[in-house]
Amino acid sequence: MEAPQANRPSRLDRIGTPTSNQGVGERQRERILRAATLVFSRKGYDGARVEAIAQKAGIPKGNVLYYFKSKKALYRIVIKQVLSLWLEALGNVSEEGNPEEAIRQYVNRKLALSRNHPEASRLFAMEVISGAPIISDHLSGELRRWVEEKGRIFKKWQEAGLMAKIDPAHAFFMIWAVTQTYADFEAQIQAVTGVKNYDQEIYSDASGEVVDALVRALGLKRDQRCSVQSA
Amino acid sequence: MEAPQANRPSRLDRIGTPTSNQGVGERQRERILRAATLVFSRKGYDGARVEAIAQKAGIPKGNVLYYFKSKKALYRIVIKQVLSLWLEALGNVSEEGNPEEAIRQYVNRKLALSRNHPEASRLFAMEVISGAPIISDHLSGELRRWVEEKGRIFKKWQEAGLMAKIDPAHAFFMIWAVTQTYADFEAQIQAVTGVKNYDQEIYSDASGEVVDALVRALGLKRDQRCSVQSA
DNA sequence: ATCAAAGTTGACCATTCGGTCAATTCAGGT
DNA sequence: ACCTGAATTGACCGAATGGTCAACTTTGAT
Repeated sequence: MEAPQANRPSRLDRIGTPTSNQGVGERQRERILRAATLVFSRKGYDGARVEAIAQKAGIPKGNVLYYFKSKKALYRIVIKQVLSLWLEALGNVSEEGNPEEAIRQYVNRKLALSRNHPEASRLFAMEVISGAPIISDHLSGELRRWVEEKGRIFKKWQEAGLMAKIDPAHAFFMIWAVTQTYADFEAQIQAVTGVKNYDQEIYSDASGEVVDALVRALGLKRDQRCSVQSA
Repeated sequence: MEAPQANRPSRLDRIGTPTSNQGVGERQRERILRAATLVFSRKGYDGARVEAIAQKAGIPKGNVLYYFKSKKALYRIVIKQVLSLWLEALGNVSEEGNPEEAIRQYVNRKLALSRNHPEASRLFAMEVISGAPIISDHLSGELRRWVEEKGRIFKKWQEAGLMAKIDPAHAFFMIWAVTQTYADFEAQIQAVTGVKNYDQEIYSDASGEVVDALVRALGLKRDQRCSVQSA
């Protein structure tokens, strides 16, 4: 609802102001946001303590509440930041050209997101599992439209016999599920595989075999070209 | 760790006791467990209020703490109950015979679990996302062994050319991810598809198209038989 | 040097929540 | 009728936590 940071002076507000303390606040604000994302993603909203966030940011609790007027406000900002990241990664699914390559790229982009921002992925997951109280509007708005739009591309591919006949929405659910699982269920995957350095080992496996598997799942075929690339 | 309900008199303890109030407690205990599963699955451990659980069970808060010595103890029991459900559903992946049919059955069983016990699925997911503090032993124990065992079956299928060459563990991660997504991310899927009666519409779609897609993903083939069954 | 606004900090307050407890009711056995 | 232990209930307590506040420091402009 409210603008991300409507209640605190931002650097822009301060331009031309007789005096100021520079952009110190901006850096602090970002420190706090990073810390908050981490804590929220592990403990959930209620489990996260402002004190814990402050500690992880290396500042006293009072200072956190100086930059964000309440825990709830902080949470809202964090979750919207995460949501943008998620929506951003939706990217293009390049309109035309090689369907297989397009999806391959898309899946790899989602995998990269899980790898580089696992906390964001987990926090997003928690929100949705809890019923998406904050972001449901975005899901039934932006995201829904995006899926409809890209769904039309899928339909075309399907009619051209380049893709298996799956409801496009479910195709996306499948892709999202698989790619996110490597971030969200890290604890499980770690426990089952017993790998030491999760980040490297798991994701290199995934971006190999799993991407191929998803391509098969969607029955994707190349359009004109024929270069052999996967085993 | 501790036995599920070691600290409260169970019906067994009371057998032969001079007096008793019958199995009233057992029913209450189950009411509470059901209510607790629901609340925990939506709010997480910290977000769940004992009061809320009590209310959903239709009894005063004090009574909940009479049956379970603490919120944490209640949570432990609930989560282990959920874990059994999850492990139970692992089932057999019928040792030999038709690989395709075996996986088809397995996937359908997992889908049914998501459909019939979405709260359980969500609670499990939350636990894992939080780092599986309580069930990690089971994951690296029972579950890991199960995956190793069933993985050997997959290897055989792969050597016989009946299954694509995917690390068996990742094959499972994929199946679990896809089947659980319909319970865990219900809010998202609901928002994107806009369906009214989620339960019926979504799962009938899923058990059709998505099962097929997973079969393709794993490159499963029938062994001897040849009956055409999927479009 | 002085000033003002921004930023920092720890003490403090009010509320909420898990958990305890004593009083009471309920049910079956004798 | 009486007794006994289980079950129920609401009042209550202490700890923890989100949030406020007033005192203090820092920083840049003049």
